[in-house]
Amino acid sequence: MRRSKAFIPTTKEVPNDAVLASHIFLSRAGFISQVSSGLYNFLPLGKRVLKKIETIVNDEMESIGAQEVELSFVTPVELWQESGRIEKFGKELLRFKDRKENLFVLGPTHEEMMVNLVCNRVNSYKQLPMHLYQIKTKFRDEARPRFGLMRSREFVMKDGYSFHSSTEDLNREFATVEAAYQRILTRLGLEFRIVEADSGTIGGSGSKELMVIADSGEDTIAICDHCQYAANIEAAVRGSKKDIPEAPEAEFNRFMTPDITTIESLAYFFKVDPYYLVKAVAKRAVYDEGSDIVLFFLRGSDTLQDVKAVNALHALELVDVSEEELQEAGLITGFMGPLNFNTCKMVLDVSLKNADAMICGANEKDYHYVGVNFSALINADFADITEVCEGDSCPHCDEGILSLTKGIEVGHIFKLGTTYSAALKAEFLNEKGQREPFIMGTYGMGISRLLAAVIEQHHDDRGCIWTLSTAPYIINVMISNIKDDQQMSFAQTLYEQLKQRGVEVMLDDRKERFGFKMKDAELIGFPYTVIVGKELMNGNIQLMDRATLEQETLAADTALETILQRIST
RNA sequence: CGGGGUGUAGCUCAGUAUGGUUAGAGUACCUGGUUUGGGACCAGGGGGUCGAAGGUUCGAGUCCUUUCACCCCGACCA
Repeated sequence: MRRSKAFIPTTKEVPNDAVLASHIFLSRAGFISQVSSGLYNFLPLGKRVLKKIETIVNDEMESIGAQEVELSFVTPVELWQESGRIEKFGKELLRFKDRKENLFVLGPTHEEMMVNLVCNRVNSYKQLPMHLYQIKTKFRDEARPRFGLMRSREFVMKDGYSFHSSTEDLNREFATVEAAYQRILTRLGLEFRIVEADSGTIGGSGSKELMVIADSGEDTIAICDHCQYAANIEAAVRGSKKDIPEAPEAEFNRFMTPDITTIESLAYFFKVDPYYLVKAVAKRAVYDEGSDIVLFFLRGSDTLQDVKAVNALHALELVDVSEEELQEAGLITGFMGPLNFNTCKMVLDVSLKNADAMICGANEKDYHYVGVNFSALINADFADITEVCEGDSCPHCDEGILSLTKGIEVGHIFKLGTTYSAALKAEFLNEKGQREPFIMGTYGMGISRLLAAVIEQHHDDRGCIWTLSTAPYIINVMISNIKDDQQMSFAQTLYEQLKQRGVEVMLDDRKERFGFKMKDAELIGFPYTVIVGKELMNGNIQLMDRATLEQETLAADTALETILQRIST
């Protein structure tokens, strides 16, 4: 491509609403442009990178025997009613009517559509397993789109669905897909971790997320420094606690604690470690029908993990409760405790099971109990509801220490089981001739988000740094001065030769000055820029490596071979 | 959905407290010239319903009302 003819509107100005490096540079370098909140155009460069990523994904999917399909973007609302997800997705589903007043939904993911496609077309266990996938635009009317391509409303996703006759076979496929996903991210040149994830209310026996490590990531993940354990903070658990602080000694007693309502002041008052205090967190749990105030009790040294808490209750969500609501419910804020408590539902963290020497609220203003032993509460609801912290021990090896880091969720794979096949009555005949719902897996990967993730990991203050596998063009041949006939003809020849060898090459033949074109090349981030300039008089050209910004002098007459060799490694 | 902010040239923004020539700058774009190894310079030029609607006024980018869009924090996010 000749740069003088290319539609690559680069700009020196930062778009006023861009925060993330990927958003800033992809906009400035002319890869994408924003249309509306969460809606983006892909310009020629952006489209080329998308295709590169898609090609790698297709390649790896084919290698594991998955078959590509393309399902309709517009989906009938009935399917969503049948699966029950019309309520679950709520306003995220963009609905509209056609001229006949029929309701449709823009597909946010395609479980229902895929099950519907396979249902009654795959009838026998002999046809299983089957794995179908597509790479397709999705639409979710996000409450708050942000960060450019990271969280947009319209986005490109690869979504795959596998159908099995046994759980063992699902497990096998799940592991196969996990390995393929690892190869994809490795080929894209990304540093990532596979983490255990919250399966959420979608159910299923397990799910894993693929996290690209980046400070700008929206997810927090816990990583063991000793073994392979890694988990989303929403699902992370911790091993046995080391260095337990010394327990305070006290007989069971009711103790006056005037106006002492916070963990800090209580710890100071009693001179005990917060580990031996009981913290109460009140939330309103929202269910399909109605909602309840629920009290969560945990150690004063811990914090409540919302997602774990939701799962413990099988609730839809938790919302904050105001001080007034608590008082109306008869709760004595600042002095709530699990002993002799039946004002509302309560859940205790597992670390409180049989805990001894504890201090907790007495459910009476200005009083706490000290020296409490929780063995009497053995029949209460216990669940793991605490959030792991930096420094907690690893639940797997119990030797390593967990550290927290940020990640970008670029993939999520699920063992779905029969959730959707049962709801949509998608069944096959097993070996005994009996009807059974398909056992399913579902595997998502955010293609447009990956594009942004590559830049989050590969950029500097000058712009993008594309890897060879993702670059829109590998080589940029820059002519320093187009009025110099020698430079012009040499560069054009080199450009044609590279093209003939199948190299994706850009020829910067614009009537601009040296500095302007260099800055532009650095912003776009071609892996290599060939500088055809002054040095040509001495029979030399230069090759700039975008990653290191180092310029290497090459002999002009052997430059073609040197360059070809350089990009083949 | 709750809280906050911003809408003026393709882009980045002045101008709005206190209403008053023909609404500005930089950048980008077009023409001509100079320049050609790190976003150059000179001269000329095109480009605007000041987000939209209504109102106050002799007069509104500026004041009032309504509304829309976008951004940020939070809630939410298979």
